[in-house]
Amino acid sequence: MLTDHPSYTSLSDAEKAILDAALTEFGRAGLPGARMQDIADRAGINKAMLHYYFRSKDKLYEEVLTRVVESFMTSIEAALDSEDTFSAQLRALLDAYLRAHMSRPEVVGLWVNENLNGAPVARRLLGPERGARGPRRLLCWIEDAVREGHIRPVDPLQFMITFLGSVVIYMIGMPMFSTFRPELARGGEEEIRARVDHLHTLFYHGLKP
Amino acid sequence: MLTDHPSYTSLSDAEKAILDAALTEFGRAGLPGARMQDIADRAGINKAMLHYYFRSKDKLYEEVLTRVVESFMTSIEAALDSEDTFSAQLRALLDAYLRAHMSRPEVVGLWVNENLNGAPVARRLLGPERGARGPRRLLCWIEDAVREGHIRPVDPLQFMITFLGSVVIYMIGMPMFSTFRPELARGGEEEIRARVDHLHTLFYHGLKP
DNA sequence: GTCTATATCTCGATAGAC
DNA sequence: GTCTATCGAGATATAGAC
Repeated sequence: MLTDHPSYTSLSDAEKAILDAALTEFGRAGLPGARMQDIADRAGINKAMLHYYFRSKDKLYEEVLTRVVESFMTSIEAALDSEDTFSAQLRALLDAYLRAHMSRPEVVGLWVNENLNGAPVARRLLGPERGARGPRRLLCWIEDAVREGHIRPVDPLQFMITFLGSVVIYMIGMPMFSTFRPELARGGEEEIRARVDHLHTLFYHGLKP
Repeated sequence: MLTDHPSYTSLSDAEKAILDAALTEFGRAGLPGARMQDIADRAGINKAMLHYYFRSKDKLYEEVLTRVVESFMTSIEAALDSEDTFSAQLRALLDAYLRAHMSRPEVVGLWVNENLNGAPVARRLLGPERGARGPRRLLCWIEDAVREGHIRPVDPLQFMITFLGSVVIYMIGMPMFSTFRPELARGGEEEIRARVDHLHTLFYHGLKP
């Protein structure tokens, strides 16, 4: 997740540990709720070192978010490039996206909290200036599929929103969904496959020409 | 939203104003991020009055959440009871659910933040003891539609999750989605209808027998 | 680079006058 | 019921020794 960033290997061990711990804590509690002491404890270092390496809480937050956004965009591109039919690409996207989130549920929390605050940082990172690589790539993918007749005419943005929501909700709402079926929270191979299959079938038939 | 609760009319004006302001602030920032001072300012009363009426921040939070959960369950039942074909009920649910959230986006924030913290309060409110009226009613509705052959065999819980996510994401991600199409954030009649139509068509074809 | 000690600030909560 | 003033906990951030 964080390791995807180009500069990751050039970081010191302390910096890596801090970024990792910060992702966990910011994802859990958001920017205001997270505590520097908790991040330091989780990273196994002294609280003062956080400020030594990353000046302030805000700077640290921005650094974490930047890397997560970068990773998100890379994984979308990888999934799309790995297959060549619409159906297979759809499955690859669902699978990659869901697995990434299951292995690091805090990423969803980070994204959600950022949006609830109006997404000031994410908007800057994904803004038109920077091209919004990942999302735009998704939109083009849907547009192309419509143009080439692989799926029925559909508003690409509407479907992209639905697609993202159907995966993201699985992580967000888990504490409540698992009251209906506790196995879901395990997040094992069986559960992931069931979720991917369900979404793939639903969307595939829902988009058929 | 808050007015649905049976006891609402028996509250004083101050209490109503506090609950309303608290919903906004808790939805924006979550339980830890919200500030009692901000809630007081928004309600137009003194900070000390918050504690006079609702003892503590936690108590106030629980009171707000209780009312929102209650309202959610009532609106689901109303939508299902208002129509009698699966297709019409699906549309009524999408419409009611989306409109409720558009008029009060903070409700989504409240629910999301609660879940990111493991949903301790919501789990108690929706737990098996209390019957989880709303969600269970949704699950039964899908089960029945399968049994009666109106839709293909589908895991009711999986579809319920997808359904909720496809609506909720629209509010959560709006700060980012509106960078691609600013009109979306207006939330006018046109945008709501477009979203409902998109989801209705997608799910209707995705679930056809 | 690392850690202790501490300054500074903000927030939830309460006391007590009216 | 309402408001001012304030306490005390806990947070970010920094100073300064090593």
